[in-house]
Amino acid sequence: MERYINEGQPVGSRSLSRDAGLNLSPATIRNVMADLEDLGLITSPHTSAGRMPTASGYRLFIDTLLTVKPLQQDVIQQLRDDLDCLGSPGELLETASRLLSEVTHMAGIVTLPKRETNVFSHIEFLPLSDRRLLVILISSQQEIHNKIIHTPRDFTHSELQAAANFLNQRYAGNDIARVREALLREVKETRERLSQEVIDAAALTELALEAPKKRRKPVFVTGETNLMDFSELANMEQFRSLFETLHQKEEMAHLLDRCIESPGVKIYIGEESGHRALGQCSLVTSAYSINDRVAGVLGVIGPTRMEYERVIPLVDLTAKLVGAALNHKSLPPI
Amino acid sequence: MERYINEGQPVGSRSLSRDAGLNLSPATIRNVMADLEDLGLITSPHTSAGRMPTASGYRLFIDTLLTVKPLQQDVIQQLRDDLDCLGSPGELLETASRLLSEVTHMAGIVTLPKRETNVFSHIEFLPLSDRRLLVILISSQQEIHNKIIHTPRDFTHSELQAAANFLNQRYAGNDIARVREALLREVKETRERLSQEVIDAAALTELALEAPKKRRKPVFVTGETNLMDFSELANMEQFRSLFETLHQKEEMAHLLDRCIESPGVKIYIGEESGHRALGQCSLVTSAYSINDRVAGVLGVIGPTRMEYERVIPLVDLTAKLVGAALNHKSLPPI
DNA sequence: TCCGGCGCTCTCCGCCCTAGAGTGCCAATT
DNA sequence: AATTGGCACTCTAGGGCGGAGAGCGCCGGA
Repeated sequence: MERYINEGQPVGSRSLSRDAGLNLSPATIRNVMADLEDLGLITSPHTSAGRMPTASGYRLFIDTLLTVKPLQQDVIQQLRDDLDCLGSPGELLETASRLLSEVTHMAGIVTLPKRETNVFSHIEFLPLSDRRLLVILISSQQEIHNKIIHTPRDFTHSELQAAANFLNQRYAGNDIARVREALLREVKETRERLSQEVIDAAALTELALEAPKKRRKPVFVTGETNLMDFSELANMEQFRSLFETLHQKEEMAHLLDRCIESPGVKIYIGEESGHRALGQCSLVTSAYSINDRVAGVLGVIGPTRMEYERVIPLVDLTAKLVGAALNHKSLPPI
Repeated sequence: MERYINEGQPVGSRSLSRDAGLNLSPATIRNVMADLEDLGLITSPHTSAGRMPTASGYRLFIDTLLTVKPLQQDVIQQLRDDLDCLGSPGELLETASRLLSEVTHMAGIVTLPKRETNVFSHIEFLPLSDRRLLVILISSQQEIHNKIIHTPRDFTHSELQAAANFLNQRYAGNDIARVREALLREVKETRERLSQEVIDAAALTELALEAPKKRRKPVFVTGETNLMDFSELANMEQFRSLFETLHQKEEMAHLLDRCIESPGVKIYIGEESGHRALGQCSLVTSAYSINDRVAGVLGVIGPTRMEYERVIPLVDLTAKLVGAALNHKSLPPI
């Protein structure tokens, strides 16, 4: 395994006997290799070539034989520095992806924090002109959404102020989706008794809270070009489909969502990911958590033949640092 | 030229005589080709191959022989629909880039509007916690900037309100850079006579206006993978350097800035762009204008051998539509 | 359980050869 | 003067061939 991961060429009995320091003759190694082949752990591309690991070979290797190497101090420091304190979660995660790809010389991939648990924290309305309105919505995840909405009529500055105050006082701290529901229900039930203010606020908020789901880009991929360095991926056709797969954000989001159940590092080898184009690739991921709840996933995509013992701790640490950075700055209510 | 652009193979006298409908024998064509080669307009990759255009050949062709084809109605409609009314200029331009790449099956590239002419329109401060402050800055270009700044001390809600009011009343409509300068000057000159409010507002604004320049990503590139379809670019090494060049945003920004002087379509052929990696590529660009002032550039990157007669009108129209969309929605003061 | 040896099988690489397309030049024709 | 046909030459792409190198399976022996 180690040899193949380093060289990328099928490994033969003779050269292994010579270089691996096992003090075994080629013949012995051949016998063992034949057994391993029967077990489906290794395979040879053609009759008289050396052996290379199969997917299950990798699986066994990673699950039972691998001992991870501790990260180098300077890498740890770089991660800490760069992931310390950045503006939005989006920027933070983009940085994380970039770091992953730079350190591993492979591709980094991240999903943004899940929106489900998004808590309404503060809203602000600014009138523009022509029945248009700038809505600024702050969620507890440090996220700031700007949105321009078209309103059925013009509102005065003070009307908007009043609506914002109403919403902020009444609903801060609740889940955004719930706020919407509650507002709808309340208006429906007690329409006649409500002041125009409340009804207007409801209409506005309805518009304001509606869209942010579909706007978000769920996935960042970085450093795809690094993958061109790997000889086993180096033909155009394969590469093209790989790139296209990587850029199908929704597909990738699905794939990564499958890693989200529990924290800790997960590894998909080759077609375990369910994508043809990733047949020669592995995906090393880890979920990151905010407030002890799994929020998103980040990881590395590279050739199956990658240095897992280095990549695994790196992904692990990055996920932890991202989690910490996001945790630390969840916003107290305004 | 037409033949080479279609086929991508050097064109020989014999096949040209056969297929081009010129009623000339190969020998005649050879003679003419020899002349053209002496003029430096065509060249052959090796002794007994056909001829292909040089950069100056393309230049001459584009400048004097080319007749553009009108765009197909459905393309025009698609552009109009998709570029009609989108949120921020950033989104609009990203869409433009995507459209360019989809329609041409090449790569689209855009720069965001220049920030220089950015007019201060409205500012708002929201206190977060821990001496942190959310600044919402609206410029006349419909752009909304969010920024979190760390302040030297905590401010109360009403202090912030006062500061914002001061700034909005006093400086709305001025260039952002000028606002900064004016504020600095004023505070310096008349420090003792100013209320604490003004000084605080100055400090805040100083912080608030400082960063947005460097945060922006100056360039979007879309559809790079489309370029993999072109056989003349289809080797890994070349491709890699092409991709890397395309992703060096600053480099690309520089390159595109050179097209910004005047509106209208500009074309860079091969190494005219000054980039080795773009030797096999052409860049078709057009500047777009907001309020009759050139604001940014958009265009298409593809193989030198591209269908200029289709690409040119497409880039032209896209630039005009983007300009119109941005123009239309410059914000009146709040 | 390990090893040495033997015959066999692949791939890779360099070499040669041929077919095909194109060239340059020259003399002949219109 | 423009055009053409003819001829010898050149270069590439692609197929076939053969040797070198690496590896394999199997078998008999320690």
